[in-house]
Amino acid sequence: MTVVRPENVHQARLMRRLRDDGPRSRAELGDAVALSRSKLAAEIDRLVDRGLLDTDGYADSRGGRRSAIVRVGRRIRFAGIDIGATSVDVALTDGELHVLSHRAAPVDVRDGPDAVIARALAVLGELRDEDDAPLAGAGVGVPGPVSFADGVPVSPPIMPGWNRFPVRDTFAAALGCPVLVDNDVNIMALGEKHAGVARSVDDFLFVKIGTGIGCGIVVRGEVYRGVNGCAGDIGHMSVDEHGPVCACGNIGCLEAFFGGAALRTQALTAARTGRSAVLARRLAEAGDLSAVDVTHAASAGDGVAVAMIREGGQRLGHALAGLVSFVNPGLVVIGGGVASIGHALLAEIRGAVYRTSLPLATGNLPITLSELGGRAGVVGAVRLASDHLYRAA
Amino acid sequence: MTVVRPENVHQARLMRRLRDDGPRSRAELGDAVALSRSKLAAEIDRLVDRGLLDTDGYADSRGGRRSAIVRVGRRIRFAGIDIGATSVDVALTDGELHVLSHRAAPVDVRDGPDAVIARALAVLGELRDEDDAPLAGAGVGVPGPVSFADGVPVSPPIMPGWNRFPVRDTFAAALGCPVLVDNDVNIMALGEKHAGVARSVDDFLFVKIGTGIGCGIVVRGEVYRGVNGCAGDIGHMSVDEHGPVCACGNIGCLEAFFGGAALRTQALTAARTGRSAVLARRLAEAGDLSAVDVTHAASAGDGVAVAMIREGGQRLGHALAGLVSFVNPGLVVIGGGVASIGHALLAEIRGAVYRTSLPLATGNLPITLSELGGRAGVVGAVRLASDHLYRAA
DNA sequence: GCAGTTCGTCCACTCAGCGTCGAAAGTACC
DNA sequence: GGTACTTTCGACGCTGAGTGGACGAACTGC
Repeated sequence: MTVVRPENVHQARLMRRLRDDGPRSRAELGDAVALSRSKLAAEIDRLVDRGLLDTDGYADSRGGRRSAIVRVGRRIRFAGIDIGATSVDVALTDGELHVLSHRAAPVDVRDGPDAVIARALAVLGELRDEDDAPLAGAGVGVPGPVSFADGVPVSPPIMPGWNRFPVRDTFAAALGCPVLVDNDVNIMALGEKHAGVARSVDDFLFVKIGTGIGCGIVVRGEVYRGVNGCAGDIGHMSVDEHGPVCACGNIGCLEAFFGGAALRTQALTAARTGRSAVLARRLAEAGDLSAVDVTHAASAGDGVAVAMIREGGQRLGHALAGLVSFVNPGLVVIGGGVASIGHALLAEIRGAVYRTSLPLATGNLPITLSELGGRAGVVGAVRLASDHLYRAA
Repeated sequence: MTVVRPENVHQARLMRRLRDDGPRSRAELGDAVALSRSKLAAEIDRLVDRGLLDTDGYADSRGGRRSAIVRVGRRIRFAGIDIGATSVDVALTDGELHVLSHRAAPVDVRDGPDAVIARALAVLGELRDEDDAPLAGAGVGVPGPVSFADGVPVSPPIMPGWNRFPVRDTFAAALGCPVLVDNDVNIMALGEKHAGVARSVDDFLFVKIGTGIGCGIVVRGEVYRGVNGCAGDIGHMSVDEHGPVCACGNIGCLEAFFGGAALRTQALTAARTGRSAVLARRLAEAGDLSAVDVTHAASAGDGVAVAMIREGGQRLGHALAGLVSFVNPGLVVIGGGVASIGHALLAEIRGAVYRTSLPLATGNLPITLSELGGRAGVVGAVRLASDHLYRAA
């Protein structure tokens, strides 16, 4: 596994700039970075020699001789793997992180790491069959706390058998390239930072509402992971001390009110007690209910479903209001599966946050839906991998 | 105002190292930093020439020729000014941030910036009368949100007349040196990071319980201020949606339950209704009550006072539990005036946090009292100033 | 076709930083 | 007290990275 990396910080900066801005002429690059022409030329030559950059024709003249265009190496590939509770998303991108192919496959994390990783590798193998370029790096997201330095999950509540399983090393051995492993919420946040709504924001919160509820924290442009890698775990914040008992043993956890699992439970109750005719019908048809059914029922005007989303949005908004006062972020992004409920949910969250948070903190605070949706995870994963590669060795 | 600063990053590193570690021999410095002897000697010489370093005799021999000791310039002075709601603390330190003199004076921030700043400058003037060295920098803490870049308070709730008042520029003009202004909680956190319990911790929370309640957030060794400078404002997080109405208009704010103002109100009620004989007696003597009286009453075994502290500690602990899960810090420090209640309060907070937070986040999480106590603010302020000075120009 | 502009390479020059050498200043042992 | 060894530190020559100017190549506009 010989990895070709930039040799110094200048080369690394050039790589990152070309990744984020796309192909540029040497002259434009020279305008943007503070390097003498000779030095810039020397570094670019070295990067081209090592296969990290390619030339790509000539730019339009700016009044004189045309300048040669350089771009990130054409044969650089990154893999993004987003392991969720019930599915795995795999994407293959070029060196500029454009998604070349993307495929999702159903899995159950409870089947254990061997089965899930084998499945992910198989899907990635299918994508790579159409492409002979070698992998330069891969990013992996898993639905639980991760020790980022070790590349292993630590005490993940919904992933039996994964505790301290060498996820990074297993992928690295199979792929023959550097692999980075992070929490799925963190990589989604990174995805939105790279190519979504948070592109130009350095401090923001990404709230994922899926089976559970989590929060990615981006501070000074970088994901903050906490000392044990479990920062952002807001699913078990207590939002009502008189609330229901949560699976974690505490009382009134956010996840006991909202999130995929809670919505499903509430929907089943509403269907069985007959309070919601729409949900009861759906249950009879499908034999089970999920958060998506609640979404559909709400769209269809079912009062019970609408109330569930309202109540959940308010609870979440209430918790978020405290966090907004605490973090004073420049943006809050709502993503994850349940976020597809969309604007009805957003309205509730906004209402609660704007009403309750400190005016100074909310004065200029956008609260928006994820722009990348289901792609946020894999995009963040490849960004993680490329940040690692495009760094001085 | 010609400021002498390190010329490059190497000089800046040497200054910070000598500030934090105290005087060192050139040889020891050479072992610690990765510079060739010639370069190290050249940089040290230049720093001595510019008055930033002084020589200070010779170290004990390590087997051969004795090495010359260098230390931070003897004539470097920093001023730390911690403006509180009811008093101002001023300290004068040397270049290693050792407190040379420290004085507190009663003020009322509501008297407005002109009066308070004049008072602070007068006290600092007294301290400087005994010392003819020029000021190299000053740090100022104010009890409210601050735009750090501008050096002005922004919408401070308890400081009428201070909004966007040019605090930094006023001090800088009067003192003739660079001045940095920050929130008082942030500088206390910085103080604990520099010379208190958080010395070796990079990610921690500092909770100040004074008239109000605030939290300093230190991330990757640096104070995090948020996009508007109001990060850490936890006083108005809602901890009980059925609680009392707070002065801010919301319901069940933390400050409505705990903190100096809330304790005073509760103590007055307890005294007047006769529920607490101890507090009633104290009220009759002094004509008023404060949080300190509650502390004394609790120490004297007054049941009502003990219950107040218990309840408050539990409320605060409950809120902190959520933040601990969210931030996953390496340490939580409790400071500020009410913290003098000490271990009784600490026990309640610990109980709530350890019971409610995520086990992974609390597994190795110390929760301790501030080590510097009343000095945390001024120490943090001078640290802020010195971080600014000991940086490459 | 020519003047003017822009781009890229070549090259001489500068200078920061490194390693070596030797003197200075110690210690340890006889 | 003398000798051998160790450590520190300034001086000095060397190296190599980087700079900036010069020049040729490539292009536009008149």
